[in-house]
Parts: sequence; C-alpha cells; structure tokens
Amino acid sequence: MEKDTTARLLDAAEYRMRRGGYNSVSFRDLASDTDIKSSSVHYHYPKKEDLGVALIDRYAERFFDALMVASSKAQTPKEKLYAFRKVYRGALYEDKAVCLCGLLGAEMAGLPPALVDGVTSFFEANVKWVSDALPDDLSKAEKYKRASTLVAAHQGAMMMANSSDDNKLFDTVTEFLISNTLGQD
Amino acid sequence: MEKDTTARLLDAAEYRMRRGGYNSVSFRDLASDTDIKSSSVHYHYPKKEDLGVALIDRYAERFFDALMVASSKAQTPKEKLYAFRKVYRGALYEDKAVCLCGLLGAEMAGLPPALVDGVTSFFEANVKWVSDALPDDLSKAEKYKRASTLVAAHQGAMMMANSSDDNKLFDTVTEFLISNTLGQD
DNA sequence: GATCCCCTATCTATTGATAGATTAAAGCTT
DNA sequence: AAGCTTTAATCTATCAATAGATAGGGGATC
Repeated sequence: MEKDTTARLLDAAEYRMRRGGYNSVSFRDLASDTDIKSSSVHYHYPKKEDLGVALIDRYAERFFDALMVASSKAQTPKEKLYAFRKVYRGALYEDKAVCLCGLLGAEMAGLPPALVDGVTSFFEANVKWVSDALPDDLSKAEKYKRASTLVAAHQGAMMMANSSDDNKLFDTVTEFLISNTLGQD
Repeated sequence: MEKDTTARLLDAAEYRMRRGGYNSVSFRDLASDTDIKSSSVHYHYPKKEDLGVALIDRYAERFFDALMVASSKAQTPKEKLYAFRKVYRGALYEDKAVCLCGLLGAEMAGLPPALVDGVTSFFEANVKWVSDALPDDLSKAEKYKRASTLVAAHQGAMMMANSSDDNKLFDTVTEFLISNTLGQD
C-alpha cells in the first residue's frame, strides 16, 4: 500500500522542520516535495499551525512506540535506559537530524500557541518514562532529578552532535551519563 | 554614552533570534525595534548572513568574557565548573531565553554556511574550556568525555527549562551533574 | 568635499491563505 | 442497472502581506 498524501506531507514537513525549524517550512516546499499544489496542502492542513500540531502528534506517538519496542525485553533500569538511548540514537543516526521537539522547544517563544503544549508534553512524558525506568528504591525527587538530567543530556548531545557533524559525540556523552547516573546509588 | 546603532541592532536581533530562530528575524522587525528604516539596517549589515555572523561573534565574545569574570577567583575544578554553570544560568535567567548557539546549532542544516563555523567553534571552545577546568589527573579522553557531557547537559537543560517554562529544571540538572561528574574520580 | 548614516522609493520573490472550478469515486434512489 | 447526489481530493488563479535586497538622494560631520 502506498503512503497517502497526509503521510507524505508529514514526512516532507518533518524532514524540513527538523533541519531548519518551524519557519523554514513553507507550503510551497511541501507541495513540490509531494508533487501536489500548495492549495492542496491547505486542503489537508488549513493552517500551518494545524500542520505543526499533526507533526508533533505523529512524532511523539512514533517516539513512544519505538520506545516500547526497544524496551520490551528490558528488565533492569540499565537495560531500560539503554533502550531510551537507542531510540534517541536512531533518530539521530537514521534520520540524520535532531529531535523535532528539541528544535521546537528552543524556538518555543516564536511558535503558535497550539504547538507549545505538544512540545511541553513530549518532554514531560520523556522525563516520566525515564523516571519509571530508574531503580524503585530512589525517592521521587531523586528520580525526577536524574531523569531530567538524562533527557536534557540526550537532547543536548543530539544538538551538539548535529552541529559538530560528529555523531560519536552523542554516543560518548550518553554512554558516559547512563553508566555514571546508575553507577552511584 | 548611548549605544550605537549596530549595538542596538544586534541587541534586537539577538532578542528575536534567541526566541524564534534564524528565520524568525526580519530586517523590518529590526528596523522597527531600533526606530530606523529597514534599508538602514542593510547599511550596517548588507546581507542577513552578515548580521548572523556578527551576532554569533558578539555572543561568543560576551560569553567567554563573562566566563573569565565568573571564574577569575575560582581555584578548584568544582569552583570553575560552578562558574561555567553561573554564566549559562545568567543567560537563561536574565535574558529569559536559550543560548543563541544552542538554538542555531539545532537549526544548523538550514543556516547559511557562514554561520555554521561560528556555532561549531562556540561549542568546541565550550568543551575545551570545561576540559581545562577538570582535574589535571584525568586523561585527555576522560576530560573530553566529561566536558562534552557537561556542555551538552547545560544546553539541553536550558532548552528544556525554556520549553517547560520552569527554570528550576536547569538548576536541578546542572547542580546534580556537576557534583556527580566530579564526585567520582 | 568626502565620508558616514539614514532616508524614500522600489523591486522581485516568497509567504500563508482563499475562492471557485474540476475530477473521480462512492452512495443512494428509483 | 441507470441516473442523480454527495464527498473527497485536487486543480487554477489570485490575494495581501512580508521577505531580502538595491538605487539613489539628503543632511550632518570631519
């Protein structure tokens, strides 16, 4: 089965947005990417904001789906955190781009209001997932602290790897941090 | 002495760019911010790329100046890293925005070539500074690893604090990481 | 008088967005 | 089955607004 138009539009929009940001995506670019006219893009997503919301929704859903798959056999906290890392790593290596929400999170103040919530929840859900992956005996506050640190470092490492064109930086940082964060009780 | 036009232009451009990214800044916006005409903005910065380069240069210079000041009395690695943190923290709390290079680093693929180098060097210099601040007895590789992690986490924490409108997240993450990174030999 | 700085005026390209025609398929009615 | 209606998805054509950029004029200062 072929991909329908909305899927192809979202693919094109995600590709562009994860490289140049929200304002680097235009309806005409998407139109030429998908071989339709820009007015037809508006048929699927009347406002750019609508497109943005759909993009974030799809991205988040795909991210957490991938996270479930990657962590399905994980038992220990360590295994779960490596699953988390693996999903981030895939986004960087396979898509050759930073996290959509990481980029939009930086541009937050310039985004239409409807997008802000999606980005915020993405990170909340990230932190929650990592918190739940950490050892049970840690306090809630301690879990929050470590989970936030892990998510922040993954995002930062992604951005730095991207901007220095050196993906190994991501590997180095996240590997170090996971072993280190778990290394002490 | 009043600020000259270029300084006011860079102020306005930095304000906007650190909130909405490179493509959210327009010559007309800057013109109205500084009460001149957009053609006069072109007098100072003929191309947008020129403006971008000047912005990054000034930002980097100011950053490392602030770092020198903040670390002038620092003796121990721990004190130096807290100075590093303090400068990042100031950028977040006082400017109420993310790091210019952090945002541009994410948008890298959509930037004019001339800007790319500036952003890359900013991070290289960051990592180098932190490396030099770490204890002497660590290997070069170990220093690189920890320095990259610290810089990445500061950037990521800044972005997450910004996008969740909760600056304390930055404090929590960076405090945890500095004490933790130094805590083990 | 040359230089610096800003102006008016204008150009072309691109932006997000809309109106209205067209086409084809799907569903109903008789 | 044939004819009619509706819906979905695309098109052409066009807007007004905004983008980056340039040409050339005017006043101030050195």
